[in-house]
Amino acid sequence: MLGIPKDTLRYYDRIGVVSPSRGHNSYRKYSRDDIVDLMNIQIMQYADFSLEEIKGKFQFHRMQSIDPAYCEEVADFLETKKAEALKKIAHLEKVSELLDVAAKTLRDFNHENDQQLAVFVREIYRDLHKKEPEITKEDCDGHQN
Amino acid sequence: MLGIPKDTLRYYDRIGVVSPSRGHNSYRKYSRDDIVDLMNIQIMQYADFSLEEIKGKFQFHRMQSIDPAYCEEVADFLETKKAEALKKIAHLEKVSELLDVAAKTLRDFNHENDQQLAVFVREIYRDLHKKEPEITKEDCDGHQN
DNA sequence: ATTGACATTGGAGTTTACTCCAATGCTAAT
DNA sequence: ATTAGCATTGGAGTAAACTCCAATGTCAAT
Repeated sequence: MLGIPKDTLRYYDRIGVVSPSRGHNSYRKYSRDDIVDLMNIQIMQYADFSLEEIKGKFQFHRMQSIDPAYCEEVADFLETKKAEALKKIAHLEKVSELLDVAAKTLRDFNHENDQQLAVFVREIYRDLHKKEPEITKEDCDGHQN
Repeated sequence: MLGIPKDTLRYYDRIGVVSPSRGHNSYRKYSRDDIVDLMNIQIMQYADFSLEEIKGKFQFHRMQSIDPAYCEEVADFLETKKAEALKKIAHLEKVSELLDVAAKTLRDFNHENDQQLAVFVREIYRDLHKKEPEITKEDCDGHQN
């Protein structure tokens, strides 16, 4: 119905994410609430939440009164997640540009492309180490032979 | 020097990504070329390449003549990768908006926020199943009890 | 010669979200 | 009553990129 494979449903039951009731036989019976939970899980997975996070921050349903403090907490969490998403976007945008320039350089090599590529690579190294690695000839020669 | 842990270097050696020469004792000796390889790996990992991909598409160094056909091939590969990056960006942008609206709705619940959230969720469902899941009351009741 | 601090190896463990398996149990139809 | 076709379970396997371990080897300094 939701396109979730049976083994996955059993797995969710095992780890306590969605544990449906059982019938007189021991078959799982998914209630309407269980199904809503599963749909919420699909949405949260789309939003890059791990099952751990989903299990943790997801005691809303089956909670009769809404605690404003809890709402705040979850809202904060969501905003942290959003900040992460924005950081990933920034990263991917650099990657996309890098790949673009690299492909151009491969297709027709010229000084301009090559220079641009070098600039990107240096920028990435800054990202990577949070400062230029300062690789001097000495560093290499020290371990040369 | 590059901030790569020793166990990782040994792992790279094992899987044949960067296999340095050995000294008279059996210690690994990283040549200047090896270090350049490692730097390229860092860049490619930044660009979301798997080690498999790195191992495969990375016979440039130690290749005396540049084969234009091979360049084309690699350039195509890079562009495929770029397209993937752009798709991921589009996804993350939706996620970011979703999280934003969800946080807003949690902080102060009102009809406008709620509606907007519902719209997003439906959109995501379309993405997820490539069509509306069409969950009718019957579907639920069929398995109810 | 002994110590300390490195190096080597094969092999096992980590993480996440499944995915598959074999042995067994239940149900409905012939 | 037998069979097909589901369900159940515990447990193992998968992917990727490490990460850690114990047993042993090597090296420089005391």
